[in-house]
Amino acid sequence: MLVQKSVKKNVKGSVRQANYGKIIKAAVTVFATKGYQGATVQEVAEKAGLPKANVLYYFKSKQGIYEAVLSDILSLWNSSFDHATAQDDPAVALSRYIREKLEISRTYPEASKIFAMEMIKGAEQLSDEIKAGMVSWFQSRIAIIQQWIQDGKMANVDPAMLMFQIWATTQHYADFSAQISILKDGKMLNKKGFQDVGDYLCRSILSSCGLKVPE
Amino acid sequence: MLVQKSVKKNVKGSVRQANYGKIIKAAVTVFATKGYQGATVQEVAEKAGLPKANVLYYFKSKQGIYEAVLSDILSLWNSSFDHATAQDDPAVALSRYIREKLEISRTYPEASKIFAMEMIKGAEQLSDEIKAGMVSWFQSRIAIIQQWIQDGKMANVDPAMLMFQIWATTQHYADFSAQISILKDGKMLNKKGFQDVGDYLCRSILSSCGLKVPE
DNA sequence: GTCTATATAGCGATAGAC
DNA sequence: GTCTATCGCTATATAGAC
Repeated sequence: MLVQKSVKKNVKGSVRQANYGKIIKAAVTVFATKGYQGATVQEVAEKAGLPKANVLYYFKSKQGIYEAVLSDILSLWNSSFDHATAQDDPAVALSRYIREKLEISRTYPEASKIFAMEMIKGAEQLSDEIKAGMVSWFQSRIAIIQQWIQDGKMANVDPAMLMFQIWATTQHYADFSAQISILKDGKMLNKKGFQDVGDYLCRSILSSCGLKVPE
Repeated sequence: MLVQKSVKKNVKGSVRQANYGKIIKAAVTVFATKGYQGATVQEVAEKAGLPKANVLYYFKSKQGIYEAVLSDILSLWNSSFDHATAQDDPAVALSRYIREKLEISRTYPEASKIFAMEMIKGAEQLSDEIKAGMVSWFQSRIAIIQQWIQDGKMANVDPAMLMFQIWATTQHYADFSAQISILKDGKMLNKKGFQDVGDYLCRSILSSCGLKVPE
């Protein structure tokens, strides 16, 4: 969990840090289950164990809390695929990425949900800085996949469609967990269930790239 | 667009029907872009071209409008897969279903978004009746896929994972259109773009089922 | 059936005592 | 730095004139 640094170097610095953390953690849960408009500062405060006014003392507005939550989430989403290169084996790099994305869906489903809702509503509260970061990351990953294709390491698939396919299928297990639970008679997917999904998705996605799942 | 029947058989029935339709249509747009809590009856009324009080005269509460929108959406989501049987060719049935789901994402992205948000937030506003309908539909489709597998018509893949994969990948193009637009430099996917996605997804999903895309 | 005017409640945000 | 009390606003919902 990313915790913003205190500007003042007083003895209460640790209190500030702890409160920041508590507020962010509470806010993630509330925003994920209620959405931005449905969330209330009061509920965040209760979950964090602080009076509402204190929450608005640390973050001066509800919008401020939300923005802090969004950047906190981003810090969780680093993956091995960030450092993939054209020299890597696409089968290894892609299957690792699929499994990592799925693991994030399992361990931080709320983060995935908040981002999903932000996108669904049109990403209007997403800062230009974050958007620019997404674009440059995406373009560099696309370039690597294109190089793999040129080098004959994998089949000629549209790299953007491949990325969207990976995101859609892995995030689905976080975002639509309620639907999965309904359809599976209330049973949530456990760790073993996610392992099976990972095996399935790797086989499926890699096979359409003309690749075999490593080992 | 499903339009609820007037209970009274008066001469104004057509006015009532027209207003119902206008309100639902407006509400779909507002709920999709703002979420349930973010939507206001005022905005729905403005989009529908009616005074706010009239909207609350037809539907007695905001919740009532929302429920009407949800059931209206469901009526849009009938597909050829509803009537697929164990006698059908899985390659034909699945590829048709994928293309239909994708076409719905293209033509009714707002409906997909409203449902996605409802699921993300935990489906707490979804009626038990709707949930039960989803479960029975799902189980019957799973049974058909299992029969196809038993009959050796397709590879042994988990039918539930296959369904989730189809939903995730097709709905992604509606729900995450803002993200796609950001990453593709503001360019929205046109009809041709969706055609390409359909080709890609059919190839990919069918190949992991050991099937070939028909003709 | 339709619309204006309003009751009521809950929100984000702040002022000011401690 | 912390908390109580409250302001000002906006939302849903309704009462009642037409």
